[in-house]
Amino acid sequence: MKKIQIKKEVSKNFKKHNHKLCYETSMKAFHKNCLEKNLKLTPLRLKVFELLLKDHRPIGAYQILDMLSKEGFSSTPPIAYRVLDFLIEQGFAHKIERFNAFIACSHPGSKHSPTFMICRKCDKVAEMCEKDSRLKLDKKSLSEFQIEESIIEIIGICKSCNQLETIKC
Amino acid sequence: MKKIQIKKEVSKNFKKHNHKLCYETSMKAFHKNCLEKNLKLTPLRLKVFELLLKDHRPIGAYQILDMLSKEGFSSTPPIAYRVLDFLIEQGFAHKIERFNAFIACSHPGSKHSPTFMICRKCDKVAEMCEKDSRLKLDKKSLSEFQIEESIIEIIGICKSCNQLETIKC
DNA sequence: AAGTCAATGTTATATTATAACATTAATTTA
DNA sequence: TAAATTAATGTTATAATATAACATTGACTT
Ligand SMILES: [Zn+2]
Ligand SMILES: [Zn+2]
Ligand SMILES: [Zn+2]
Ligand SMILES: [Zn+2]
Repeated sequence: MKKIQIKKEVSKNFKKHNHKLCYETSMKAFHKNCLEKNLKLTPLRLKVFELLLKDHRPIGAYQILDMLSKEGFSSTPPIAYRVLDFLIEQGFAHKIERFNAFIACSHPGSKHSPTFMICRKCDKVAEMCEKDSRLKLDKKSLSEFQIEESIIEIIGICKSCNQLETIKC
Repeated sequence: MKKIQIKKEVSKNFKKHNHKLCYETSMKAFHKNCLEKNLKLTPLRLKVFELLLKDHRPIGAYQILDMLSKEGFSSTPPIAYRVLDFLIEQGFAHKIERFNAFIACSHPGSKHSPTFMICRKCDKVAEMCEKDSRLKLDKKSLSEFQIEESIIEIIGICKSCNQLETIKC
């Protein structure tokens, strides 16, 4: 089996890229992880994950419900929230608090607290791993607070949108 | 006029401290800033700020509405949200995205994006200034994304709650 | 085949937030 | 000062997000 090599650059999410490959890689990882952890990969779960993978933009629970309904799935709120809970719990998706919306994880397989870059022009989101984003607290704070989880969402403008703006002017 | 000296330690929010002084200092800063910036400090705005200052715990818009109603203010949702918008816009309050709740700012006077430590036991929140909390992004990311604002919320357990837990065991 | 449990389905309702327009109070201008 | 303007508050209605509680289904065990 040929090993697929993808460039692990976070900012690719904002640019034109081979999203089909991007999608397939994530989907494969999802299948693999479910298999390994003996998690049931039901049609509903698969469909929701598929929706989350569409285009690096977070989507709301009610958007998901709309799309589920169009595809013939049941679509009352708990349907979406339960699957989202499952995906988040298992490290396959994240909630973007800023937008009350959800996105597929870029490093699936275990619970973690990544940093998100959110472009306010194109609404795309990139997930950074620990290596690329570190929160440095002073010693005193560290000693006084036991960190369990962190929400880090950076809002700004991605390079693609920035360049478009520059060209326009 | 005697200058009041307060210890600028963020973690004080989690501990027993002279909250009366804490409260009065914030309230004074609020008055001073409104005066300087020529902002109208109306009874409603004052009351909401007062509520936000109560105990270092974020409160929801509908909690605020309840309290306003008890004090004889009008209390339909826009009343709360408008005042909160004003306070946030002017740098006197922040929204804690994790809880959809609001808290008085610890360094009032200008818009900023602080880091919050949120204790999941006692629900108290401490706001850290830039000096005590820095987000370090790698060069590549910095060059590809123009940061405008950040949401940083750390969830964990404060020292006070942690000690209580240890004693119990 | 009966029992168990996880997943999904369903109904109802809670919580958070905004849109749109009306009234009042403060400030500015004539 | 009276009229005009604007900022703040009041009001009604509704949108958007999320959960509680219970029913049904289907897979897996025993
Ligand atoms: Zn992609
Ligand atoms: Zn962009
Ligand atoms: Zn205090
Ligand atoms: Zn605590």
